[in-house]
Amino acid sequence: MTRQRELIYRIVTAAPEHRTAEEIYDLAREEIPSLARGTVYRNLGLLVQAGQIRKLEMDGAPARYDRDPLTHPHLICQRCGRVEDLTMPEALLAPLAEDLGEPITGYELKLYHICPACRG
Amino acid sequence: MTRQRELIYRIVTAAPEHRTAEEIYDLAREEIPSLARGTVYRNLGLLVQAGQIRKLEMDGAPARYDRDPLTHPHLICQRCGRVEDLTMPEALLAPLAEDLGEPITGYELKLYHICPACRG
DNA sequence: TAATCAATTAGGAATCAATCCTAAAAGAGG
DNA sequence: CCTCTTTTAGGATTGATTCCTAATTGATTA
Repeated sequence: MTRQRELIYRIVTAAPEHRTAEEIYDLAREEIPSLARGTVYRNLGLLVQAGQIRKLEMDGAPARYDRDPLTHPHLICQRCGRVEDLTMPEALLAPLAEDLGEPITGYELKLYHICPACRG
Repeated sequence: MTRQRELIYRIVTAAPEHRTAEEIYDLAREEIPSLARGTVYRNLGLLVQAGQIRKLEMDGAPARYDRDPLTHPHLICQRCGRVEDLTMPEALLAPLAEDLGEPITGYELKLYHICPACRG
């Protein structure tokens, strides 16, 4: 485990923020100024593959990273892009999956709103 | 309404397929060979804005376009990317939105599976 | 039908997040 | 400290999408 990967992991998991790779890159360079962008992307990918964090694709905006690797819905501000985690009663989704008669390998539920800060 | 936009609209709405801009571009050029890629993107954007079709962002793959502009969940094959429309009992989602005490402006639910064709 | 003005097009350049490449540097294990 | 493997920095590249511009088309009114 290199210094770089540890730092990147720490930044993603330290706060509930769902940061973009660029934001993580900026924060990480405060500690390792020589850090390369490619290193951030590669390590984020590895951490996702290892199931330690989660990648959230963002509809026409850079992806964000979630410290919680478990599947759960997100509440997303349409204006500023801020993401909040939601806890989903699994029971809610189960009936839908059953109706399909198809094995579901995963899901992604995004709810959109305008966050209090953006409502002004 | 130009020939180009009409053609693009026709291609998206004629079939239940959820095609990418590139696929639409290829199909459209069978009828208007001089059609430019930029024209496809611009018109798709305008049709989305007009609420006539819907854009589906695809997690690390080119976006796809849905002839049904109304919000509904999608069933997506993880291997080949094929998309199927689902009909969502609105009742299922309502309780979630209520719990938030926040006005929800929209949602996006994607269910993932391996489609029969890819299962082989 | 012609004149006019706005909207749209083709074509290509530019953007931007993300990936890939390579030689150099750092971890891990003995 | 030696060797071998992994990882890094830095920059080039990719690929979907957007943007730019001059030329064309469409719609409207005369």
